[in-house]
Amino acid sequence: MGRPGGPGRDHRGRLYRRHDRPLRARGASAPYRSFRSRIVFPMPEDLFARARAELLRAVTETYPALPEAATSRIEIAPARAPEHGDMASNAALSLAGALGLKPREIAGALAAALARSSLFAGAEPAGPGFINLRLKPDTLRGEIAEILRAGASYGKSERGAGRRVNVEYVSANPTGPMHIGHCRGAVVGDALANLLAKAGYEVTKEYYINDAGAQVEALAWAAYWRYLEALGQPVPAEEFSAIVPGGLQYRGDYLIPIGAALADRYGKTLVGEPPTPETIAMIREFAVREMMQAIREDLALLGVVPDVFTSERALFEAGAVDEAITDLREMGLIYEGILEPPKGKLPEDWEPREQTLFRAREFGDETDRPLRKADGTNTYFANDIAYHADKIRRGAEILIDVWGADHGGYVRRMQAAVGALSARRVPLEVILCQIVHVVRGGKPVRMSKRAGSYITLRDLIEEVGRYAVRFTMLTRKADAQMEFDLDQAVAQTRENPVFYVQYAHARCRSVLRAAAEMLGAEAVADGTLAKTALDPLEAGAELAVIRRLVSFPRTVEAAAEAREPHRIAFFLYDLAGDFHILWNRGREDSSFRFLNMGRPAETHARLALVAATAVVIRAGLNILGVTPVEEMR
RNA sequence: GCACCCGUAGCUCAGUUGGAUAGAGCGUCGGCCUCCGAAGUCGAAGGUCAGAGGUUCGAGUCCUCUCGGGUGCGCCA
Repeated sequence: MGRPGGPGRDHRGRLYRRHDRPLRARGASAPYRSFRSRIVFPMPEDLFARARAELLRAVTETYPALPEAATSRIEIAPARAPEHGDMASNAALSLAGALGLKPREIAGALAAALARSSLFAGAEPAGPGFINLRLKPDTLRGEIAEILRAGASYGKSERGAGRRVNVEYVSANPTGPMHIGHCRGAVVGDALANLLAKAGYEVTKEYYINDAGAQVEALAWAAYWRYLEALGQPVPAEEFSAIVPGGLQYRGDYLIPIGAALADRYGKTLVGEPPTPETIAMIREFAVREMMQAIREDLALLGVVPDVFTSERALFEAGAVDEAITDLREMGLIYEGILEPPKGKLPEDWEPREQTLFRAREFGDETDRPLRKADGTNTYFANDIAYHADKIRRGAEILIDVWGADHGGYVRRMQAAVGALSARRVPLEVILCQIVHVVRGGKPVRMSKRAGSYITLRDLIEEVGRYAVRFTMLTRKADAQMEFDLDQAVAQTRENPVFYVQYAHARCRSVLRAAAEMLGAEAVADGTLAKTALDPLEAGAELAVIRRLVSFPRTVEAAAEAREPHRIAFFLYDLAGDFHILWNRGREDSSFRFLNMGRPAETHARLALVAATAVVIRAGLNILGVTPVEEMR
């Protein structure tokens, strides 16, 4: 426990470190002021982008009069089946309408035009009008050198063009330890932020501290209750509950140390019957600081380190809520009125009431939304409007919020508010994370050692490890419910994707270690292998790995655009599978082994492939926030 | 009652954002270790993509409706 701090300031000087800056200066946008933000690094173009450019050249040569819009739907993608070559394009199918020709005919003409290509060894019309493309072997193999030269930056894209994205995630209430429900959002948000950064966006990772509502008052009372207990004057929970506005809530053991710390520091000076509002306010600040510290530590265990923490209370006290509402009022979007009652069965105590309302309907919501409660204080929505206004003011061009699925009903109104605040210029995208059911041996797990009713994040990490938690949480789409199987997360078999991917990386490193023993470290360095001749690589299993490797950059771009980090996890699982197949080929037939001292040229080429595989696995795991292992033992 | 999310093999889930013959793992059955890590790998069986319409060259994917599961629905956050 730290030293006592003044109001609004963390006792370690970190909690509210940055919230005030954006409020003060309009153009400062501190979190975004990065010298790198608009610099475009020269980067070798992705193989698929080069292939598409080549294809478009053939299209414009063959059909010079085509309007630009007609070519925009032309795509080039990895072939689905080996007999389709390396890549396939829908060019002829998508141009058929504009040209008024049969797809097969167009495909034939384009295939003929591509015969002179420097990239392709073959182009054939197929099926209803696809063009199947076979790369020159050197084109494909040459990418291994690109991967080895690029190293960790392989797959980096300029798709985001430095656009400023604010990703807000976790934002767990500072009223208790992080539990399993927060975990998925934390992992998904963090991986998404990494993914967007990889795709060329300028990303801020943000945490919103809900330290202003009734729940932190309840926290203060609960801490006071534990304080009395620590003083040796315990009050039975039911008895104490009677004097607490709204009743005693947070009864978990985690507040015991906070009560003890208060007793330690203040002796009996805080005791009152009842305690004064000032005392409760002071305890509230103390408890929130401690809870946030605990949350930061839990997040750190998970490897999550937000760039910015913004305090709801600090925003409110700085007048941001009034300011935002005034802005909306000036736009004519605020009025006093009475809402239609909800359809169907009414809440028992429903009665018509005049309220301060925001015209959310003008921005796509189904009804207008209240900003003030009956007692005149702000609704949570009003505070959230101010918070999102703050993010916009700080320079965010895209807002992404990662929420739990129970907030699904809140999406429309928040999008409406952001639309209003930004004159429809800033999109708010909301990723809803569905619930996670933890199971062990096929049976649901509920109890926690610490919190009484939840599985805490700490419990989960202690049981299966940070990396298994992160990777496993990313093996499902965020918007689908998932089961988290504790047995599977630690299993050392293929059914555990984390293990399977790590094992592939460890095997790569194992081969490279063995090679270093025989050939010297210099010979197996990435830089050396990048220069080696690659033409001995021609086996199907080898080419399959290379095809997978070269699809990494486009996978990164597609995943980033779809805001779906789980695609990276699946990519890695597939890549690991391709590599394990190749490995096993060497077990069945020793001529496929990576190391064969009698054939140095072959060995060097294969080592380059192994090294490139390790590079891409590392780059992918890096996005997911998982550290690759050198060996499994 | 309304809104949002989901429905794919016995189970848990992918499906490259509308492309060709819908794929993995687990489970079941049967193969592969003198050799870089068998913690791996190969094969078999398993499907009316909940159902019905629609959009178009083409639908698991988009639209409408129905059924089923989940989450919400002024004065909680």
